[in-house]
Amino acid sequence: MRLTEAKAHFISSWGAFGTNWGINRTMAQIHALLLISPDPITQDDIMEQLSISRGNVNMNTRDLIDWGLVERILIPGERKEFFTAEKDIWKVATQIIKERKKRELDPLLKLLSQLEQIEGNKKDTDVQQFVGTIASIRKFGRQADKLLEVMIQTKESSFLGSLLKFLK
Amino acid sequence: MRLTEAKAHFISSWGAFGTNWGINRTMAQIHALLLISPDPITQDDIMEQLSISRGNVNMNTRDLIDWGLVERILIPGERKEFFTAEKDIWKVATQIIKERKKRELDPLLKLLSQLEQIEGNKKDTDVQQFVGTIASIRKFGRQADKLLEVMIQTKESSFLGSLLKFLK
DNA sequence: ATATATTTTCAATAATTTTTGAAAATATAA
DNA sequence: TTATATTTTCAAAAATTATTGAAAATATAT
Repeated sequence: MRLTEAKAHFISSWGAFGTNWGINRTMAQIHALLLISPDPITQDDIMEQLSISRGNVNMNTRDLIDWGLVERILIPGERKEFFTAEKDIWKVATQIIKERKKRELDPLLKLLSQLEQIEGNKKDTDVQQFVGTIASIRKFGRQADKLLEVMIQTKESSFLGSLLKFLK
Repeated sequence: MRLTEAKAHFISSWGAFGTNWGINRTMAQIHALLLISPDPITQDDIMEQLSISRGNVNMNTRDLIDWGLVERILIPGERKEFFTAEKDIWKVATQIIKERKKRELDPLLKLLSQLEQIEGNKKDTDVQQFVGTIASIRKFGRQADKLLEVMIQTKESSFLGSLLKFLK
Protein backbone atom coordinates (compact mmCIF):
# COMPACT_ATOMS: atom_id res chain seq x y z
CA MET A 1 0.00 0.00 0.00
CA ARG A 2 1.24 3.47 -0.87
CA LEU A 3 0.85 6.65 1.15
CA THR A 4 -2.08 8.10 -0.80
CA GLU A 5 -3.98 4.85 -0.63
CA ALA A 6 -3.23 4.46 3.07
CA LYS A 7 -4.52 7.95 3.78
CA ALA A 8 -7.74 7.23 1.91
CA HIS A 9 -8.18 4.02 3.86
CA PHE A 10 -7.66 5.79 7.15
CA ILE A 11 -10.17 8.53 6.34
CA SER A 12 -12.80 6.09 5.18
CA SER A 13 -12.32 3.81 8.13
CA TRP A 14 -12.28 6.57 10.73
CA GLY A 15 -15.53 7.79 9.16
CA ALA A 16 -17.16 4.37 9.44
CA PHE A 17 -15.88 4.08 13.00
CA GLY A 18 -17.42 7.41 13.89
CA THR A 19 -20.90 6.43 12.71
CA ASN A 20 -20.95 3.71 15.36
CA TRP A 21 -20.53 6.44 17.94
CA GLY A 22 -23.29 8.80 16.94
CA ILE A 23 -20.92 11.00 14.94
CA ASN A 24 -21.80 11.55 11.32
CA ARG A 25 -19.54 10.07 8.71
CA THR A 26 -18.42 13.35 7.19
CA MET A 27 -17.53 14.94 10.50
CA ALA A 28 -15.36 11.94 11.35
CA GLN A 29 -13.77 12.00 7.90
CA ILE A 30 -12.89 15.66 8.18
CA HIS A 31 -11.41 14.92 11.57
CA ALA A 32 -9.39 12.06 10.08
CA LEU A 33 -8.14 14.25 7.25
CA LEU A 34 -7.04 16.92 9.71
CA LEU A 35 -5.36 14.34 11.93
CA ILE A 36 -3.10 13.25 9.09
CA SER A 37 -2.51 16.75 7.72
CA PRO A 38 0.64 18.05 9.40
CA ASP A 39 -0.11 21.65 8.43
CA PRO A 40 -3.39 23.57 8.70
CA ILE A 41 -5.65 23.33 5.64
CA THR A 42 -8.53 25.41 4.25
CA GLN A 43 -12.22 24.78 3.58
CA ASP A 44 -11.36 24.41 -0.09
CA ASP A 45 -8.72 21.80 0.65
CA ILE A 46 -11.24 19.77 2.63
CA MET A 47 -13.92 20.18 -0.07
CA GLU A 48 -11.52 18.97 -2.70
CA GLN A 49 -9.97 16.10 -0.80
CA LEU A 50 -13.27 14.66 0.44
CA SER A 51 -15.40 15.75 -2.55
CA ILE A 52 -18.03 17.44 -0.45
CA SER A 53 -19.80 20.78 -0.63
CA ARG A 54 -18.76 24.00 1.02
CA GLY A 55 -21.82 24.09 3.26
CA ASN A 56 -21.11 20.61 4.47
CA VAL A 57 -17.52 21.45 5.33
CA ASN A 58 -18.59 24.61 7.07
CA MET A 59 -21.18 22.92 9.28
CA ASN A 60 -19.03 19.96 10.22
CA THR A 61 -15.90 21.96 10.96
CA ARG A 62 -18.00 24.11 13.23
CA ASP A 63 -19.24 21.01 15.06
CA LEU A 64 -15.67 19.77 15.39
CA ILE A 65 -14.71 23.11 16.86
CA ASP A 66 -17.65 22.89 19.29
CA TRP A 67 -16.38 19.48 20.34
CA GLY A 68 -12.99 21.08 20.98
CA LEU A 69 -11.25 18.78 18.51
CA VAL A 70 -10.41 21.31 15.82
CA GLU A 71 -9.08 24.81 15.86
CA ARG A 72 -9.50 27.68 13.44
CA ILE A 73 -6.20 29.26 12.55
CA LEU A 74 -5.64 32.69 11.06
CA ILE A 75 -2.40 33.02 9.16
CA PRO A 76 -1.17 36.61 8.74
CA GLY A 77 -1.34 37.71 5.13
CA GLU A 78 -3.80 34.95 4.18
CA ARG A 79 -7.42 35.74 3.41
CA LYS A 80 -8.68 32.23 3.97
CA GLU A 81 -9.14 30.55 7.32
CA PHE A 82 -7.17 27.43 8.11
CA PHE A 83 -8.09 24.46 10.24
CA THR A 84 -6.00 22.11 12.30
CA ALA A 85 -6.74 19.21 14.63
CA GLU A 86 -5.33 18.31 18.02
CA LYS A 87 -2.80 15.55 17.30
CA ASP A 88 -2.21 14.21 20.82
CA ILE A 89 -4.62 11.31 20.84
CA TRP A 90 -4.88 11.30 24.63
CA LYS A 91 -6.06 14.89 24.52
CA VAL A 92 -8.50 13.98 21.76
CA ALA A 93 -9.89 11.12 23.84
CA THR A 94 -10.23 13.12 27.05
CA GLN A 95 -11.88 15.95 25.16
CA ILE A 96 -14.44 13.54 23.69
CA ILE A 97 -15.04 11.95 27.08
CA LYS A 98 -15.51 15.35 28.64
CA GLU A 99 -18.07 16.45 26.08
CA ARG A 100 -20.02 13.23 26.01
CA LYS A 101 -20.11 13.08 29.78
CA LYS A 102 -21.53 16.58 29.84
CA ARG A 103 -24.01 16.03 27.02
CA GLU A 104 -25.19 12.51 27.82
CA LEU A 105 -24.17 10.99 31.11
CA ASP A 106 -24.85 13.98 33.33
CA PRO A 107 -28.45 14.44 32.06
CA LEU A 108 -29.11 10.71 32.34
CA LEU A 109 -27.93 10.64 35.96
CA LYS A 110 -30.09 13.62 36.72
CA LEU A 111 -33.13 11.86 35.30
CA LEU A 112 -32.38 8.65 37.17
CA SER A 113 -32.24 10.45 40.48
CA GLN A 114 -35.65 11.97 39.73
CA LEU A 115 -37.08 8.57 38.85
CA GLU A 116 -36.01 7.21 42.20
CA GLN A 117 -38.19 9.83 43.90
CA ILE A 118 -41.50 8.54 42.57
CA GLU A 119 -44.63 8.84 44.63
CA GLY A 120 -46.48 5.74 45.69
CA ASN A 121 -46.44 3.10 48.32
CA LYS A 122 -42.84 2.10 48.96
CA LYS A 123 -44.06 -1.30 50.04
CA ASP A 124 -45.71 -1.93 46.70
CA THR A 125 -43.70 -4.65 44.94
CA ASP A 126 -43.92 -2.91 41.55
CA VAL A 127 -42.56 0.31 42.99
CA GLN A 128 -39.81 -1.52 44.83
CA GLN A 129 -38.75 -3.40 41.71
CA PHE A 130 -38.64 -0.25 39.63
CA VAL A 131 -36.79 1.83 42.18
CA GLY A 132 -34.34 -1.02 42.70
CA THR A 133 -33.56 -1.30 39.00
CA ILE A 134 -33.17 2.44 38.60
CA ALA A 135 -30.97 2.63 41.69
CA SER A 136 -28.61 -0.05 40.40
CA ILE A 137 -28.29 1.66 37.03
CA ARG A 138 -27.68 4.96 38.76
CA LYS A 139 -25.06 3.50 41.05
CA PHE A 140 -23.20 2.11 38.08
CA GLY A 141 -23.57 5.40 36.23
CA ARG A 142 -22.19 7.37 39.16
CA GLN A 143 -19.14 5.15 39.35
CA ALA A 144 -18.53 5.43 35.62
CA ASP A 145 -18.96 9.17 35.97
CA LYS A 146 -16.29 9.36 38.64
CA LEU A 147 -13.89 7.20 36.67
CA LEU A 148 -14.33 9.44 33.63
CA GLU A 149 -13.80 12.47 35.85
CA VAL A 150 -10.45 11.06 36.96
CA MET A 151 -9.48 10.44 33.34
CA ILE A 152 -10.43 13.94 32.30
CA GLN A 153 -8.40 15.45 35.12
CA THR A 154 -5.39 13.34 34.23
CA LYS A 155 -3.04 15.33 32.09
CA GLU A 156 -0.49 12.58 31.45
CA SER A 157 -1.08 10.55 28.34
CA SER A 158 0.68 7.70 30.10
CA PHE A 159 -2.35 7.26 32.37
CA LEU A 160 -3.73 4.22 30.58
CA GLY A 161 -0.34 2.53 30.52
CA SER A 162 0.21 3.03 34.24
CA LEU A 163 -3.28 1.88 35.08
CA LEU A 164 -2.73 -1.30 33.09
CA LYS A 165 0.50 -2.04 34.90
CA PHE A 166 -1.37 -1.79 38.16
CA LEU A 167 -4.23 -4.00 37.06
CA LYS A 168 -2.09 -6.84 35.78
CA MET B 1 -44.29 11.46 39.41
CA ARG B 2 -46.17 8.18 39.51
CA LEU B 3 -44.86 4.75 38.54
CA THR B 4 -46.45 4.60 35.08
CA GLU B 5 -45.14 8.03 34.21
CA ALA B 6 -41.69 7.22 35.56
CA LYS B 7 -41.53 4.05 33.47
CA ALA B 8 -42.48 5.98 30.34
CA HIS B 9 -39.78 8.56 31.11
CA PHE B 10 -37.17 5.90 31.60
CA ILE B 11 -38.04 4.12 28.33
CA SER B 12 -38.03 7.32 26.35
CA SER B 13 -34.81 8.56 27.86
CA TRP B 14 -32.97 5.26 27.52
CA GLY B 15 -34.04 5.29 23.86
CA ALA B 16 -32.66 8.78 23.31
CA PHE B 17 -29.47 7.83 25.12
CA GLY B 18 -29.05 4.80 22.87
CA THR B 19 -29.20 6.84 19.68
CA ASN B 20 -26.04 8.66 20.76
CA TRP B 21 -24.31 5.33 20.79
CA GLY B 22 -25.17 3.98 17.37
CA ILE B 23 -28.09 1.97 18.74
CA ASN B 24 -31.48 2.64 17.23
CA ARG B 25 -34.11 4.22 19.38
CA THR B 26 -36.53 1.31 19.31
CA MET B 27 -33.93 -1.28 20.20
CA ALA B 28 -32.91 0.77 23.21
CA GLN B 29 -36.55 1.30 24.20
CA ILE B 30 -37.30 -2.41 24.06
CA HIS B 31 -34.23 -2.97 26.18
CA ALA B 32 -35.44 -0.37 28.67
CA LEU B 33 -38.88 -1.93 28.82
CA LEU B 34 -37.38 -5.35 29.49
CA LEU B 35 -35.05 -3.92 32.14
CA ILE B 36 -38.00 -2.66 34.17
CA SER B 37 -40.20 -5.68 33.54
CA PRO B 38 -39.58 -8.08 36.43
CA ASP B 39 -41.14 -11.00 34.58
CA PRO B 40 -40.61 -12.13 30.98
CA ILE B 41 -42.98 -10.55 28.45
CA THR B 42 -44.15 -11.46 24.94
CA GLN B 43 -43.87 -9.84 21.50
CA ASP B 44 -47.46 -8.70 21.86
CA ASP B 45 -46.74 -7.06 25.21
CA ILE B 46 -43.86 -5.13 23.66
CA MET B 47 -45.93 -4.16 20.60
CA GLU B 48 -48.68 -2.87 22.82
CA GLN B 49 -46.56 -1.04 25.37
CA LEU B 50 -44.36 0.72 22.81
CA SER B 51 -46.99 1.01 20.05
CA ILE B 52 -44.81 -0.55 17.39
CA SER B 53 -45.36 -3.25 14.78
CA ARG B 54 -44.73 -6.94 15.13
CA GLY B 55 -41.96 -6.94 12.53
CA ASN B 56 -40.18 -4.15 14.34
CA VAL B 57 -40.32 -5.97 17.65
CA ASN B 58 -39.13 -9.16 16.03
CA MET B 59 -36.10 -7.58 14.35
CA ASN B 60 -35.03 -5.56 17.35
CA THR B 61 -35.42 -8.35 19.88
CA ARG B 62 -33.30 -10.50 17.63
CA ASP B 63 -30.61 -7.82 17.58
CA LEU B 64 -30.76 -7.55 21.36
CA ILE B 65 -30.34 -11.31 21.56
CA ASP B 66 -27.34 -11.09 19.19
CA TRP B 67 -25.86 -8.49 21.52
CA GLY B 68 -26.32 -10.93 24.37
CA LEU B 69 -28.53 -8.51 26.30
CA VAL B 70 -31.83 -10.33 25.99
CA GLU B 71 -32.85 -13.93 26.30
CA ARG B 72 -35.71 -15.84 24.73
CA ILE B 73 -37.62 -17.83 27.31
CA LEU B 74 -39.91 -20.78 26.67
CA ILE B 75 -42.47 -21.29 29.38
CA PRO B 76 -43.92 -24.83 29.51
CA GLY B 77 -47.58 -24.84 28.50
CA GLU B 78 -47.35 -21.43 26.79
CA ARG B 79 -47.50 -21.16 23.02
CA LYS B 80 -45.92 -17.74 22.86
CA GLU B 81 -42.25 -16.95 23.38
CA PHE B 82 -41.21 -14.71 26.22
CA PHE B 83 -38.32 -12.29 26.48
CA THR B 84 -36.30 -11.14 29.43
CA ALA B 85 -33.26 -8.89 29.86
CA GLU B 86 -30.16 -9.30 31.96
CA LYS B 87 -30.76 -7.10 35.00
CA ASP B 88 -27.26 -6.96 36.47
CA ILE B 89 -26.06 -3.68 34.99
CA TRP B 90 -22.39 -4.65 35.30
CA LYS B 91 -23.06 -7.70 33.15
CA VAL B 92 -24.95 -5.53 30.69
CA ALA B 93 -22.03 -3.12 30.48
CA THR B 94 -19.36 -5.79 30.07
CA GLN B 95 -21.45 -7.53 27.44
CA ILE B 96 -21.75 -4.29 25.47
CA ILE B 97 -18.04 -3.60 25.84
CA LYS B 98 -17.23 -7.09 24.68
CA GLU B 99 -19.39 -6.84 21.56
CA ARG B 100 -18.29 -3.36 20.59
CA LYS B 101 -14.66 -4.24 21.09
CA LYS B 102 -15.10 -7.20 18.78
CA ARG B 103 -17.14 -5.34 16.18
CA GLU B 104 -15.33 -2.01 16.16
CA LEU B 105 -12.06 -1.73 18.03
CA ASP B 106 -10.51 -5.00 16.87
CA PRO B 107 -11.06 -4.25 13.15
CA LEU B 108 -9.78 -0.70 13.59
CA LEU B 109 -6.58 -1.91 15.27
CA LYS B 110 -6.08 -4.42 12.49
CA LEU B 111 -6.39 -1.69 9.88
CA LEU B 112 -4.02 0.62 11.75
CA SER B 113 -1.33 -2.04 11.89
CA GLN B 114 -1.66 -2.47 8.12
CA LEU B 115 -1.42 1.27 7.55
CA GLU B 116 1.86 1.37 9.44
CA GLN B 117 3.33 -1.06 6.90
CA ILE B 118 3.06 1.27 3.91
CA GLU B 119 5.63 1.09 1.14
CA GLY B 120 7.71 4.12 0.38
CA ASN B 121 10.83 5.84 1.52
CA LYS B 122 10.90 5.77 5.31
CA LYS B 123 12.99 8.94 5.23
CA ASP B 124 10.28 10.82 3.36
CA THR B 125 8.83 13.40 5.77
CA ASP B 126 5.26 12.78 4.58
CA VAL B 127 5.60 9.07 5.21
CA GLN B 128 7.18 9.65 8.60
CA GLN B 129 4.43 12.02 9.66
CA PHE B 130 1.69 9.65 8.59
CA VAL B 131 3.25 6.58 10.17
CA GLY B 132 3.88 8.54 13.35
CA THR B 133 0.27 9.66 13.63
CA ILE B 134 -1.07 6.19 12.91
CA ALA B 135 1.37 4.66 15.41
CA SER B 136 0.26 6.98 18.19
CA ILE B 137 -3.40 6.26 17.54
CA ARG B 138 -2.67 2.55 17.46
CA LYS B 139 -0.71 2.68 20.70
CA PHE B 140 -3.61 4.38 22.41
CA GLY B 141 -6.04 1.92 20.89
CA ARG B 142 -4.02 -1.05 22.08
CA GLN B 143 -3.96 0.27 25.63
CA ALA B 144 -7.69 0.91 25.58
CA ASP B 145 -8.13 -2.58 24.20
CA LYS B 146 -6.19 -4.11 27.07
CA LEU B 147 -8.08 -2.11 29.66
CA LEU B 148 -11.39 -3.24 28.19
CA GLU B 149 -10.11 -6.81 28.17
CA VAL B 150 -9.43 -6.57 31.90
CA MET B 151 -12.92 -5.21 32.47
CA ILE B 152 -14.51 -7.98 30.44
CA GLN B 153 -12.61 -10.63 32.36
CA THR B 154 -13.62 -9.10 35.67
CA LYS B 155 -16.62 -10.92 37.03
CA GLU B 156 -17.15 -8.76 40.11
CA SER B 157 -19.51 -5.88 39.66
CA SER B 158 -17.57 -4.10 42.40
CA PHE B 159 -14.67 -3.61 39.98
CA LEU B 160 -15.38 0.03 39.22
CA GLY B 161 -15.78 0.86 42.90
CA SER B 162 -12.47 -0.76 43.84
CA LEU B 163 -10.68 0.89 40.97
CA LEU B 164 -11.96 4.27 42.05
CA LYS B 165 -10.76 3.75 45.61
CA PHE B 166 -7.32 3.06 44.23
CA LEU B 167 -7.28 6.07 41.97
CA LYS B 168 -8.34 8.57 44.60
C1' DA C 1 -53.63 -35.52 8.23
C1' DT C 2 -55.83 -30.35 8.83
C1' DA C 3 -56.49 -26.29 11.50
C1' DT C 4 -54.74 -22.71 14.28
C1' DA C 5 -51.29 -19.97 16.59
C1' DT C 6 -47.09 -17.77 16.35
C1' DT C 7 -42.87 -16.07 14.35
C1' DT C 8 -40.12 -14.45 10.58
C1' DT C 9 -39.13 -12.17 6.39
C1' DC C 10 -38.78 -8.41 3.35
C1' DA C 11 -40.57 -5.14 -0.26
C1' DA C 12 -42.83 -0.93 0.14
C1' DT C 13 -43.39 3.18 2.79
C1' DA C 14 -42.29 6.56 6.17
C1' DA C 15 -39.24 9.12 8.95
C1' DT C 16 -34.95 10.95 9.77
C1' DT C 17 -30.54 12.60 8.76
C1' DT C 18 -27.23 14.42 5.68
C1' DT C 19 -25.84 17.10 1.79
C1' DT C 20 -26.14 20.46 -1.59
C1' DG C 21 -25.81 24.92 -3.61
C1' DA C 22 -27.07 29.39 -4.17
C1' DA C 23 -28.27 33.62 -1.70
C1' DA C 24 -27.12 36.44 2.21
C1' DA C 25 -23.82 37.99 5.31
C1' DT C 26 -19.32 39.23 6.51
C1' DA C 27 -14.57 40.49 5.84
C1' DT C 28 -10.77 42.42 3.33
C1' DA C 29 -8.67 45.10 -0.33
C1' DA C 30 -8.33 48.82 -3.58
C1' DT D 1 -16.68 54.35 -0.99
C1' DT D 2 -17.05 49.98 -4.38
C1' DA D 3 -15.32 45.63 -5.74
C1' DT D 4 -13.83 41.12 -4.55
C1' DA D 5 -13.02 37.22 -1.57
C1' DT D 6 -14.61 34.30 1.87
C1' DT D 7 -17.80 32.37 5.11
C1' DT D 8 -22.33 31.27 6.73
C1' DT D 9 -27.04 30.05 6.45
C1' DC D 10 -30.83 27.27 5.35
C1' DA D 11 -34.66 25.53 2.26
C1' DA D 12 -34.85 21.92 -0.90
C1' DA D 13 -33.10 17.48 -2.55
C1' DA D 14 -30.80 13.24 -1.81
C1' DA D 15 -29.38 9.54 0.87
C1' DT D 16 -29.89 6.72 4.61
C1' DT D 17 -32.22 4.35 8.18
C1' DA D 18 -36.28 2.66 10.51
C1' DT D 19 -40.97 0.86 10.36
C1' DT D 20 -44.90 -1.28 8.70
C1' DG D 21 -47.84 -4.97 7.49
C1' DA D 22 -49.09 -8.74 4.97
C1' DA D 23 -47.45 -13.07 3.06
C1' DA D 24 -44.56 -17.01 3.94
C1' DA D 25 -42.61 -20.05 7.10
C1' DT D 26 -42.67 -22.52 11.24
C1' DA D 27 -44.56 -24.64 15.26
C1' DT D 28 -48.15 -26.70 17.95
C1' DA D 29 -52.61 -28.70 18.72
C1' DT D 30 -56.52 -31.58 17.38
